Order: sequence, then structure tokens, then C-alpha cells
Amino acid sequence: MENDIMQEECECNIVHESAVERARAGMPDEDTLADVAELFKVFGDTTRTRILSALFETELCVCDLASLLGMTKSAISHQLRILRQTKIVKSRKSGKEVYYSLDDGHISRIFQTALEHLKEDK
Amino acid sequence: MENDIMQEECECNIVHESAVERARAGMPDEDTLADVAELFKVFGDTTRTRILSALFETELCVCDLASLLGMTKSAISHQLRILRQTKIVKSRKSGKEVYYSLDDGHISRIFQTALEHLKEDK
DNA sequence: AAAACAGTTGAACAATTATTCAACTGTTTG
DNA sequence: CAAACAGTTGAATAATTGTTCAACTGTTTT
Repeated sequence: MENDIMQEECECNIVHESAVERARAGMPDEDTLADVAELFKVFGDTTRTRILSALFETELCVCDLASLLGMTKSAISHQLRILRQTKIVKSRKSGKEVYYSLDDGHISRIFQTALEHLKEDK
Repeated sequence: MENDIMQEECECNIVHESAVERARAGMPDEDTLADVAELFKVFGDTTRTRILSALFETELCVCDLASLLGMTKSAISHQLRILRQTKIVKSRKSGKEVYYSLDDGHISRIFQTALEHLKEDK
């Protein structure tokens, strides 16, 4: 009678109400969760992880990345746009060339933790 | 003459060779990068981030999650299979019900770092 | 043993997305 | 100024993927 606000699209009879309520209370709001998912989605592509791991070492221009990853400038540029829009990399223009680098240190920390996780289960 | 092993699909003339070489030397091997991307891809979906953030608090069965997220058991079960296969959650069967919980602590650390990153640029 | 229920699974459908291709900016150099 | 080059962009294509639907397994209960 009180909970008829929430969506009830599931076909369940018995739910562990106290556990569900505890979980709900601890969860970040939907907007934050969507932002987290979007950030991880950006990391969830091989081309972009290769670009990022290259930029951990030094700033590089589009041609450098294209040469390093064996891909076209266009493909690289499309992915760099996504990384730029999500504030993961920043760009610096110098003459004809555009140099890209990581935008902040959190990025490498997230990667480092992921690498540790992967190492653990070998 | 020496570097004709690597792919040359880019249409560049001038590359910053020393920077590229430095980047290449510091990069993890392709297999590791693919694993990292795959891990992040799993995190890169709203339904899965909602499931995981619920499991941070307590273990839950499929019905609990379906009720909490307002989705069908089938949809939840499909996503749980992905999380199980990638060793991110583990399951425990008890009677008719299957209880899910997080597999290790790294998961929450990766999330925590991502949340910090998001808070930073508001 | 049959009904009821929690959960899984595979096929189908819709939506998203990474790369290619071609055309286009803007800067530099001869 | 024109040619050359670094980089961007939009449309098209192909591949991947999340959800739905229906059928199914396995456990419990009457």
C-alpha cells in the first residue's frame, strides 16, 4: 500500500525486504550511476584503452597514435573526440599538429586498479 | 627497412619517433589491454552498474534485484551471467533461490576511484 | 505426483557503435 | 598563391549488444 510508487515489472512473490531496502538506501542516485556507466563505457573499447595507455607515457599527436596503433588517422580522430568530450584527454594545437595528453591523474589510478584486479586471478 | 614488421595503415610522413618508441615501450601487451577493455566494458552498462552498486551493500537473490531495479528476472539473469563469467560476482544456491554477491574487493575500489573522478569535475 | 515458483537459456528484435570512405578545414611551405 | 599535409567530420556499413518472449530446469510444497 505504501510502496506502490516503485516499478513492479518483476514476477516475484517473496523478496527479502530488509535486504532490498538496505541496498536501496546505500545506492548512489540514478544520475551518478549513469555517469559511472558512461565513464566505464568509454574505457570499454580496445582502441581507446590502447590510446590511453600510450598517453600514460607521453603526449602524442594524431599521426603518432595512428602510426603506433597501425590505424587510420580518421579512426583515431573519431575515438579522440569521444575521449575529449568526456574530459579524459585534452588537446593542444601547435601548427598543423594537435597533441593529445591525459586530462587528470584519476584516469591512471582507475587503470592501475583494474590491472591489479586482472593480475590477481592470473 | 627495419620497421617493416609493424602495420603501416596510416598516411603520415612525420612521426615523433622517440616519443612513439617511448610510448610503445611503456604499454602493456595487447592481451592485457584487451582484458582491461573487456573488464571496463562489463562495467559500462547502466543495468550492471546498478546491480553492482546494490551488491556493495548486501548479497541479494535474482528476485530481490528484479524488484529493486524494476526489471524482469530474465533481464537480470542475463546480466548476472555476464558478471559471473567475468568473475565479478559469485553465486550461492540455497533451495530455489540463488544469492549473488561481489567476488572481490578490487571491484569496489575501481568504482570508488571512478566516483572520485566524476565528483572532481562536478 | 502435480502444482507453484526461482532461475536459466536461446532466438529474435531493436538500438548502439566502431571503422571506412570521401569530402572538407586550416596551417605551412615552396 | 598553390600544393602538401595534419586533422576533423558526416554518412554508410557491419558488428556488437541489451531486452523481450517463450520454453525450459530444478527445487519445494501441498
